[in-house]
Amino acid sequence: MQPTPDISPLYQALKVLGEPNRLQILLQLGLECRPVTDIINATGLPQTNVSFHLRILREGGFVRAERRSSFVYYCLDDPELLRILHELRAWLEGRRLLVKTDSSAKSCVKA
Amino acid sequence: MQPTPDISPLYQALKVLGEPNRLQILLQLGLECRPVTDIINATGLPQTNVSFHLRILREGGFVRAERRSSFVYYCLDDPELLRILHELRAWLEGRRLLVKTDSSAKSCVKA
DNA sequence: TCTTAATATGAGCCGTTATTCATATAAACA
DNA sequence: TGTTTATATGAATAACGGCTCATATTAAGA
Repeated sequence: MQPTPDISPLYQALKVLGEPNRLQILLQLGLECRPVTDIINATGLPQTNVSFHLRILREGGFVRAERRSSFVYYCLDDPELLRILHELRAWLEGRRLLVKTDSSAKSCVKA
Repeated sequence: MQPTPDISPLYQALKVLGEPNRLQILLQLGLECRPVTDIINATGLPQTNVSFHLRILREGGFVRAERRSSFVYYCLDDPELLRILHELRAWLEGRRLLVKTDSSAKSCVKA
């Protein structure tokens, strides 16, 4: 078995990303900075809920906040994250197609 | 804001991976097929708990199970997953170092 | 300064999920 | 067949995490 050197940071990150509203906020944000109001409108989530998730994303280092007069703009902290997420998504999509057509996957468990 | 076409598969995957014991099992497994007993020993988790998480990993399509006489071997279903996880880990590690030294991150929230 | 708009925060409720216990199944072997 | 080993499963419980309510904070504008 592989020795596993400190999976904690990886796990923490996956936990933050593995929540539908947070993931939606992150992906909808894309590469642009947006005020919280925009995020509220785009997601349809209640203000207090958006604030809740933005905090978790912020503390996880995924987004950063910038106050501009009365608005607080949120931005992706590093576009690289989007790249990795899209890579994962592409991988999932690819194998979803496989599973549909390739029946060999089922025969994997043998008697 | 970005339109977000069906984040559900991505979210489901991240949710499965965002649990410490499952992540540990997956990473320790690495590229080799191992019987459940090995996984139990390697993780130190109770048998019934390992079985529980293996089921979730299996149903998520991350691992597959092969019975070989009295043992059931589990294997990563696609090594590509490891690559993506290591990429994410490397990214996290890289920015962790940044945050320690780069104080500009804090000044991002302005008055 | 009073009011309004934008955002954040703390507490409690509630649903989901991990864990555990007891037990079931399945294979090997005496 | 009876026993032991390997693994899975269902039910009950416990822990965690998301949601919401009420309220706080901050800035702008009248």
